[in-house]
Amino acid sequence: MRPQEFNTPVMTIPAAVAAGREIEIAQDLNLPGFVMSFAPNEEIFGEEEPTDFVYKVVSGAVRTTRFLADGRRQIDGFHLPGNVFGLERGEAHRFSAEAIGECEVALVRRRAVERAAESDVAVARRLWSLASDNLEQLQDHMLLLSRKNAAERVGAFLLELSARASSHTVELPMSRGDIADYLGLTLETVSRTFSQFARDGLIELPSPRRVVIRNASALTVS
Amino acid sequence: MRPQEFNTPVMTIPAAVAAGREIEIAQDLNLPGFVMSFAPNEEIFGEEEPTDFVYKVVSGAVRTTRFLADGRRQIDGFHLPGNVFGLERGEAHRFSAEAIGECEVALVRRRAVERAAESDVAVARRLWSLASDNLEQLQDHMLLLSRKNAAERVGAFLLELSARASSHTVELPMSRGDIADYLGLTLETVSRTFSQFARDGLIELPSPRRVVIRNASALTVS
DNA sequence: CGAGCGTTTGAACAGCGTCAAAACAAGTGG
DNA sequence: CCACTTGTTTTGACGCTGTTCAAACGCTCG
Repeated sequence: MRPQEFNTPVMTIPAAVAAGREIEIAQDLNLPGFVMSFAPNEEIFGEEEPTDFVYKVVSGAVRTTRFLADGRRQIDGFHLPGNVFGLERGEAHRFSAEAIGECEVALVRRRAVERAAESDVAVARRLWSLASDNLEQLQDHMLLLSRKNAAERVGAFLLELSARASSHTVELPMSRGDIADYLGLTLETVSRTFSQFARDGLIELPSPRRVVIRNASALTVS
Repeated sequence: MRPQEFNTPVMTIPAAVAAGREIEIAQDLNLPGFVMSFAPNEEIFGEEEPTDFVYKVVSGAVRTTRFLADGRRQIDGFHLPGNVFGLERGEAHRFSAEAIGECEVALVRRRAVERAAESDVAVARRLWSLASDNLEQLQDHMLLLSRKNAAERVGAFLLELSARASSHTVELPMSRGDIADYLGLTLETVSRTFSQFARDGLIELPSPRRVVIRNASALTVS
């Protein structure tokens, strides 16, 4: 969705929500922004598009993805309410972002963020902090992708979501295919691993999109 | 190698080289530091050790690594002369660093870097820049690890080294095992892929540690 | 109740890993 | 200069994990 297209009919922006307001991009960094709604699988921004905005999930869930030329897909990360995404230093996005289900996203102009960082050292350090946190997450994920087997990957994924939700019961907003592209597997392998975990009593699957973790330590590696 | 152990006999610090001097950590950021030499496979810093220093390769090559509990290893990155490594925001290193061959590394106190960033916005933004560049590299590497096959991984690796050396002839400081742990493969698969590339005329292998790239486009994916 | 999508399950296959041995390179001492 | 040692690389044979292809199942929502 390009900024120029904000007023196309497909956009559903409740007037009260879309009105300009302060968005907390980082701790102690509130900047003026606005909120937009997206339908399931709608693109929030595309690869190669200019990095005019920084985004923050208000409700729902977002995935950021990259593709190889032949269509192989990788999901870079899942973004839940409160998470910031799309903050890059280059002029063009290196990945695309899509709404997973119905969701609301807050937008802040990147220029506003950059200006704040230029005048305020504390802000600049917070941005470094943000990038570093992101970096550490990616490092953990790289270890998963390079050296863990299917069961370890799915286990780590469930524990990650459980930690982010601070709950043993996890609601999965994303499909098996999304999970597969996040973990570097196929959707069949993800599904089989879920089933196996359930048979082994490590989890319960009241429904395909709801998981209850019964034995967290058995899902852990390193 | 802990700072406390600087003067142990295993250290070989030529006096002239070890003397305090200015180190360029980032563009427009020179800070006082010193240079140390390391023997092949010697540890420069270990996981969990305090992040007291920031490092920059002067000569030779360095690998940064992470391990799973059972010993599975991942190489996070290879660092060549001019590259900065070990700059983390946390109090403890999240990975270890080892000299690949005989090498020299410049050290700068992390506190000095942090102080510079506190007083100078331009420095703080450079550090963000450094973290962002690092981030983009990792994102590319993640796509490689999650969705590319063995030939594509080895091809990308050779092209990466070729680009960093700005030459079609690449000198490999690291072993097949190191390459494997960087690419998420086994050393046998890496070796087989090298051999296959040579049979197909994509590369020449004058010696195991020297590669001449003959057909770069055939090694590329995406 | 039926259509459509997402999920699960099965069977066959293939790519990469594992295990093992041979080839090779570099250094050491006789 | 050669025999010997040690570590790295290459190659081979085989097996397993995860993929591919296909079909059945089960939600969810008209």
